[in-house]
Amino acid sequence: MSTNASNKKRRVTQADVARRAGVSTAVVSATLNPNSATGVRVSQDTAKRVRAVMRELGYTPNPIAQSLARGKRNILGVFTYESVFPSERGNFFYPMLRGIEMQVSGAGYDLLLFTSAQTAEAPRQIFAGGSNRLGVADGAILLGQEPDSSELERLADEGFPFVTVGRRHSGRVELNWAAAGYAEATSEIVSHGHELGHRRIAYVGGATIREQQQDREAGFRSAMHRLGLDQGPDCCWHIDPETLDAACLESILSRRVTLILAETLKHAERLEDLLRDKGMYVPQDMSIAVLGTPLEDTKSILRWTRFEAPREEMGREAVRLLLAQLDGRLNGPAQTTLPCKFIPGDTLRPVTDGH
Amino acid sequence: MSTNASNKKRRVTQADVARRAGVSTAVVSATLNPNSATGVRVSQDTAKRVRAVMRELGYTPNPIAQSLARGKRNILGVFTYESVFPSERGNFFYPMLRGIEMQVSGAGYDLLLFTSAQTAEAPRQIFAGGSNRLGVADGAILLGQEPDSSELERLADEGFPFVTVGRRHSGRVELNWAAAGYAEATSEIVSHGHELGHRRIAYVGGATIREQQQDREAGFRSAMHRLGLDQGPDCCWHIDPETLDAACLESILSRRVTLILAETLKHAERLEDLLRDKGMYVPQDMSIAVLGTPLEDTKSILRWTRFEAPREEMGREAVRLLLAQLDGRLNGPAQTTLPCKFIPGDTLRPVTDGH
DNA sequence: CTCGTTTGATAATGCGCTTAATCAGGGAGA
DNA sequence: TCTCCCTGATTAAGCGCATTATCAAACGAG
Repeated sequence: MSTNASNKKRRVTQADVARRAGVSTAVVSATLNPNSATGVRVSQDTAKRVRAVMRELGYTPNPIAQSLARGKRNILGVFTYESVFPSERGNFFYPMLRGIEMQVSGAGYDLLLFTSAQTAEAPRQIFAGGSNRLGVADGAILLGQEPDSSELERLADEGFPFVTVGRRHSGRVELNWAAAGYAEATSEIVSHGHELGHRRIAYVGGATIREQQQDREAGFRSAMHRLGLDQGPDCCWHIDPETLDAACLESILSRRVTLILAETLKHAERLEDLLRDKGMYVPQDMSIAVLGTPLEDTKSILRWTRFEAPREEMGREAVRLLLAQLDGRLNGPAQTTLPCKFIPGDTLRPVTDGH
Repeated sequence: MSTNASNKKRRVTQADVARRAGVSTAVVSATLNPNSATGVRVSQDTAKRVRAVMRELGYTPNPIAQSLARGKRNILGVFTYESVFPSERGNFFYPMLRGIEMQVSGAGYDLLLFTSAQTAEAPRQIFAGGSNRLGVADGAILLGQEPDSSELERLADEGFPFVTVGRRHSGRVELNWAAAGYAEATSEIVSHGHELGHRRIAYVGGATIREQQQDREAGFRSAMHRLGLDQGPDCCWHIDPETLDAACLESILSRRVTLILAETLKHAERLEDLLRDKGMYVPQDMSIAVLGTPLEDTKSILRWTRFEAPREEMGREAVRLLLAQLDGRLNGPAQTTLPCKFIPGDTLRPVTDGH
C-alpha cells in the first residue's frame, strides 16, 4: 500500500515523456495542446505513441509551469475583506458566490479564494507585505466593503483586471462594477408611496455615506423632485441607529411626515421603538419602508416593505464583465446596474384621512 | 483617467528593478524574502535602496513564477463533484467551507475552488482531459461523494497530497480523511434506546452502501452485540425510501420492534407514513431515530431524535491534516474521527408497558 | 531534373523567479 | 606576512512548459 503522504519522488515531467517516447519536448507539448496554432506539427502515429507514454508514466502537466509559459492562468480571484464564509453575517455572500460559481463554471476558470493575507491581528489586505497576492489570478472579483479605497486605485494602477460587486467610485481611476440599482429602487418606492397618497416623505440614513447610501439618497431626491414633493434640503437625516433618539424623531415628526424611508432595518426598528413610546404604531400611524436587506439573515425583516438586491445576478454579471475584460472584448470601463426586487411587505399603507 | 482594462504594457519584472538599482536579480529576490536561508546576503543600505526602486517602479512579484521556482504554491485546492455553492441542497457544504477557511486563513494559504472541470453535459472530474487540474494547488480537500472512487486512487498514486472530508476506503491505497464518528454516534443511540427500555431494535438503511452507511451499521451491530441484543443477521433492512412499502414494514413489525434507526430522514418519514396507514403513531406506538442530518436544509428534521455531524470541525480538521502532510510533519496516513452531536428530539421515547 | 511547398520534427529561447555555487575584499588571529 | 573566515555581493543553473525559428525529408508541379 502506498500512501499519498509527502512523496518526494520527482514529478514526471514533459522531458521524461519526451525521452521515453523518443521525441522532443516540443512534440509532447504539441500533442497536449493540439489546437494551439503553433508551428510544431505532430503526425497521428507519433501523437498516439506519445499519449501512450503519458499514460504509462502517469504524466500530468504542471499547471504552474503552463501558466508561466503561457502568461495565462485560468484562475479568477475572489477577494473579500471579511471572511468569505461568515457565520455572524449569515450567508450574505452566499448568493453572490453561487452566482459567481455558476457563471465561471464552464468558462474554463477556477476560483481562487484569497484567505491568506490575513492574520489574527491585521485585517485582510490586497497588498500584504507589498506584494499583490491577487496576481496569481488572471483577474479578480472584489466582494464586500473595503476599509480603504486606495487599495482599489493601486490595483487599477497596476493594470490588474478586476470587478467589484457593488458600485465603487474613484476620482482618479475608472472602476468596473456590477451593482444593484439602489437609486432606481428607492425612487420606485417613493413613487409607490406617492400613489398611496404620501406627500411628506423623510429619508433616514446612517452617518457614514458610501456609494450605496449615496445612490439611495440620490434616488430619493430625484423622485421627490420629479413628483414635485421637494421639501427643501432638510428632509434627509443622517444618523446611525444607535444614536437615533426621541429628539431626532421629534424633528422628523414636526415636518408632518407620513412615510419614512429607513436605510437599514436597524433604522426602521429603532424608529418603530421610538414611535411606540409616543403611542404611535407602524403602519397605522406611520408608514416605513426599508431600503434594502440586512446583511445578516433575520426573520424580522419579513414584515417590512422593502427591496432586495439581486445578489446572485450581481455575482454572475461581475464574472461576465471580468471575462469580457480578459478576452479583450471590452476596452472602456464596464459598469452594470441591475434592478432590485420590490417586496410589498406590510409597513407601507395608504395615507388615512386622519393623518 | 486610466482604465484597468487589458493593459498590455509589460509587467515590471525583477530584472527591471535590479537594473535600475544597479544590483543583480538575486539581490532583489533576497531583499524580497529576507528570512529564506539562502546564500545571498544583502546589506541594510542596499536593501533600502532596492525597496525604494520597487516602490518607484510599482514592482510586484509574479506569484506564478515564484511558485514555479520554489516548487511551492501556497494554494490549497477544494474540490467538489457537485456545485460548491448548491442551491437545492441548501448549504450543506457551507459549514465545512467555513471550517476550512477558518483553519486555512492565517496559515498563509489561499483556497482554490475547482469549478472549471465541468461542462453542461459532463460532470466534474479531477482528471479532465487526462490532466490533473488539482496540480495548481499544493494539496487538496475533497468534499462530497465522488461518483467514481478510482479517481481517488489515481490521485494517491500520483503522490498528490489530499484529504477527504468523510471516511473513504480503498483496498489499494491508504487514504487520508477527517470523518464523522457515525459508528460511535449510532452505537450511542442504541445505548440510549436500551436505557429507555428498548430491546428489539431495527436498522433501516438505503440500498447503496458507502463508507458512511457501513459505519452506521457497524456501530449498530457492535452496540447490539455489546448489549446482548443480538437478533441474528436479519435485523437490518437495506432498501431505498422510495421502494420501502407496507410489506417491508410488516416484516419489520413482525419482529416486534419498538425502535427503528432510520438511516436518513426520508426513511424515517416514509416509515412514519406507512405506520400511520396502520393507525400507529410516532413516538407513541413506535420510536424512530434518524442517523444523521439531511443534506438539504429542512425544518422537518427538527422534531426527530438524531445526531449531527460536526461539519465545521471536519473542515478544520481536514485542513490541519493536509497542512501537516505538506509540512512533512506526517508520514503515515492521517485519519481523524470526530464525534457527532446527539440531538434529543421528540421521536425516541421510553418503551411503554402496552408495547 | 530542379525548385517551391508541405509535412513532421528538433533546438533553443524565454516566462519571472529562487538558489546553489562562486567570488572579491576586508579584518582578525597566528 | 599569510591564512582563515565573514560579509556582501554576482553568476548561472534551473523550475516545467510553450513557442519561435530552423531544418530535413518527401512530394508535386513545371
